[in-house]
Amino acid sequence: MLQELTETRYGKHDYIFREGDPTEYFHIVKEGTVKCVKSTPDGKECTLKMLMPGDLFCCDAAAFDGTAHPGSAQPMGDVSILRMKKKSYFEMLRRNPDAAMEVIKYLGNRLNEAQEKIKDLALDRADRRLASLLVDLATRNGIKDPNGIRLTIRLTRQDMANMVGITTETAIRIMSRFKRGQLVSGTANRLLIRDLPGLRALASAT
Amino acid sequence: MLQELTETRYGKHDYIFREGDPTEYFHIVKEGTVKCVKSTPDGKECTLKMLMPGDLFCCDAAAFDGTAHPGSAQPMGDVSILRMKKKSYFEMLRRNPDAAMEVIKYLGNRLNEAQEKIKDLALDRADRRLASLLVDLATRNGIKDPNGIRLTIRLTRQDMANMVGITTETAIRIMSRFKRGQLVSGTANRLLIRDLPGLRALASAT
DNA sequence: TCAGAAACATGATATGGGTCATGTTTAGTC
DNA sequence: GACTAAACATGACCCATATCATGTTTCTGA
Repeated sequence: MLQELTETRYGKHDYIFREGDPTEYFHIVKEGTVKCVKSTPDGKECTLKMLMPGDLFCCDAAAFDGTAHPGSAQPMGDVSILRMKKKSYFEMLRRNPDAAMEVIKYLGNRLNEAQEKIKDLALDRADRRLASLLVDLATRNGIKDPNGIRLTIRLTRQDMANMVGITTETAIRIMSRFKRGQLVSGTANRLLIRDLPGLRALASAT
Repeated sequence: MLQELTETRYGKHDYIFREGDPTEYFHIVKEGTVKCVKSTPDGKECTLKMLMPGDLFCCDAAAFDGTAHPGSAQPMGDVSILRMKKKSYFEMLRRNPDAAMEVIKYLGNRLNEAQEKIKDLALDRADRRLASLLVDLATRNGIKDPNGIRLTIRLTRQDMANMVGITTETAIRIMSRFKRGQLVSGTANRLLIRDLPGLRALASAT
């Protein structure tokens, strides 16, 4: 079974697959960060999810009927991806109920996350959404640093904008505000969360 | 196995479960329409999904670890719901790989839908989102009528607003515009889609 | 290391949609 | 059939965010 997994490496400017491509493989992130992106014909993009090592992206159910990928997957830097032919994956799941249960749990969690995001987009203001993104990243991919928490992934204001459904300019403006308020500092390569509680408060203010 | 399914009926003003309730059961819609709702402390609501007969709402992965329901489920009218203790459901899936595969597919589709909605909320304008909601409902729950397509579920402007992430007033205004443009007519109890292609065009204009 | 490209920054202006207010119509219900 | 509440309607006003424009700083790669 395991020999049916092949490993592939991708660099920053590659696509792992593009929106519209046929779905032949089932994927797992082995190393690095991958973003799931959807875009409109006129070039606007929205980032659905950052996938970290261990994440599956059978992501899209598309993998399970004949349909095309509903979004594209691109590396945020150098990444290593494991993949398996859809068919083998199917068989593996059918033979292995525990694995199937794991996938069900995983998909359920992903669905939950997505629904939470829907709620935020529908009901929350931009600065709250951004604050809550930063809190999230800090707690999940942050490392302690003398002045706060350093984010381990490189994240430009544009990336943030795409993740919370605002324009790059707005993201920059809000980040400038956060910076003035001593909540954060630095830019993409060295983004520092200086006041996590402060951000958290902002994220969940009534 | 089937004897572990119990049927319950609910009326318009009941809750099947509320946000925060413990997740003891796995549910299926047998008859009627159920809406999945999330809300903010200050009373704003957003409708994640209309569940129709056959839909599962194990909806939330929550059902699978000990967590509480991340949203509430309320009937849109009289409904009949089948439910099963989580534990039995688990066992059933573990014993029945085909059922597990079905659930995986179902969850995958739900995730896809959710992600599509995220994209729309992030990148689309209110009138397009509303138009596309109407197209969707018309094609899925519409019946032919001399002057167009009649929607089978009762849907107020407020319901629509909650479904596409706008306020009731805005929904009313946009619907008035659609009405003036001969795209739709009628209100909640007798909502008529008069020009499906027109709406469709509006929904996917560049 | 130096040039070109990203990324960040900020102002001016426009606008979609929210908010509040008030009124009319429609639909349940006793 | 009348009464009450829900649903629909519309105006006035405001504000958050988009858009466009221009400039500076910081990377990055040949």
